[in-house]
Amino acid sequence: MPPSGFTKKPQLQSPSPREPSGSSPCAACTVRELAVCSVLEKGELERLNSIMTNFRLSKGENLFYEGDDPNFVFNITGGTVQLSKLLPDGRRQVIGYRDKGDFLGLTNSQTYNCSAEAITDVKLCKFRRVDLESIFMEYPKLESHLLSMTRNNLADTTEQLLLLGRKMAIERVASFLLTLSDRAANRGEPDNPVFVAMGRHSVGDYLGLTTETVSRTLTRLKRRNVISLGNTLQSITILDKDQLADLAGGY
Amino acid sequence: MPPSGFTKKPQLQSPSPREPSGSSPCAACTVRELAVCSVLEKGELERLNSIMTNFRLSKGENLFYEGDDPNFVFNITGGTVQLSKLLPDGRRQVIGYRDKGDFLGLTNSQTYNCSAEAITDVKLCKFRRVDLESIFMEYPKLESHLLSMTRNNLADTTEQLLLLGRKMAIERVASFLLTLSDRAANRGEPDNPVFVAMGRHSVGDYLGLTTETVSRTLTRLKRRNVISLGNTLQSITILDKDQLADLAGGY
DNA sequence: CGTCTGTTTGATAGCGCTCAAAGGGGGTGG
DNA sequence: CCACCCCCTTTGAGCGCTATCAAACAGACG
Repeated sequence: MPPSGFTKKPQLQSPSPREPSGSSPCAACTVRELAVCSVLEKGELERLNSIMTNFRLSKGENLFYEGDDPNFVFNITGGTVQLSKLLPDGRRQVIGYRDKGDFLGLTNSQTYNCSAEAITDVKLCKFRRVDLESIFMEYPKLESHLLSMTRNNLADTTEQLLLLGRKMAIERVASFLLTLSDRAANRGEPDNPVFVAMGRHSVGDYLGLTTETVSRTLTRLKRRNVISLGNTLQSITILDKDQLADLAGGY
Repeated sequence: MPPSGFTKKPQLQSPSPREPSGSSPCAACTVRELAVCSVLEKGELERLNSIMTNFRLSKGENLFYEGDDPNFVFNITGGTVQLSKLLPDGRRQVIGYRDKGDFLGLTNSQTYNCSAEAITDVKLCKFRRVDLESIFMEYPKLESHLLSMTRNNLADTTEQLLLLGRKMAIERVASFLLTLSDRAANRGEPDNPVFVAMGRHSVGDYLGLTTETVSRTLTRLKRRNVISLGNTLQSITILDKDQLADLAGGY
């Protein structure tokens, strides 16, 4: 059963309310199983901890912009970050979304190749890029795990190419809803109703559509009784998952 | 100067006609500087050599199909491979192209997530996946370099998202020609006229367009004197690179 | 020289965009 | 607590870009 256009990550086995045993943030981390640091052991975490700082971002704030010097890299410990690119005339393409456990900001080029914006309140670990790279030298298994995560990102992005290049509007929206639902389940959150953190405009920029087309398409799905729209606009209930999957393109 | 939608790889410094000094294929390899094995030293190459086999593919043959068991991974030493995905009804999206020096076939999932077809005659090194993974354990720098290459692939794919999601047909074709040109230069081959190995249909499936639209768009570019079409159909001369770059989206 | 395949050109239609306006929800100030 | 405002979303009308359908054209090969 191929999932709906996103690659499963290691799943949170339980709510796992890890007690803050030590004073170090890492010791109290609740998302480590999801993150790149899952491969490190106690002492090694201390080392990681020593080069890390924690901070928060409010909904709507930007973490970095396309073109900035890529001096810092990040680990999300809570919330959702939206990555996007711009054309000179302002047309925007949303590249993807990153959730807790995801890693962010490492690039081969001289600048970040996309912008990152918090679409919910977000909690992050922050590293100087050079510091993290030296840690990589010490613990190759970190880089090995990061490679695995990057391959997942690539697989997801590749699936999005198929969506943008070849799917109709209704197929795009159907795929999107299924992906959101699966991602929530993977984080151990309810997968139905689907929580749509981003606005219609962002959804459009993610799916290569306009706000209006997204809205119209959701209405069409509602009239077909495939979904129902909650009263918050951020809540969409999947009524007929099979039909939604058919529409999404055969999965 | 941001390149036209593809990430530069380490460049071939010279034609580098490496003499076949030993009997091992790796010792005679002419593309090692481009490839993941560039980080290995002499003795280590022997180790790599011991788990590798060389073979060739003719133009049009498939290396593997989406859904196959991903038991083998590959290194391209010559020619070009096209990666693509299919929807159940046959709509196709070309994911990208891989050239000599590129690495191919490693995935986290239980199957290859795209199909790979030789669009020229292709020379390859082939590894059993499990063998290569054990080599990775021995030489972490291999995995480190592979991560870097994967990040480049991700950056390129991300750029393609912008193209498919937000660019007009003429912008897509312009971007495509510039990318092809840059890629050829990177391989140490002539960048103008551009050699278009793939047919119009494949170009369409790469750019999210139909064959007809690709053809019409090339004609429009020709009438604007931005390009001229050679007599082989595979040869396109860039007459006005600046205008082409403008059309490609502001670069 | 004929056939086959891939490309170009042409005519038409449709999906999604653009422009425009109405609707709705949340926050703020009275 | 209500009224107003602002922003986001939804709905509507019309158009344009690209797809579709169809035919002419061209190059490769026998």
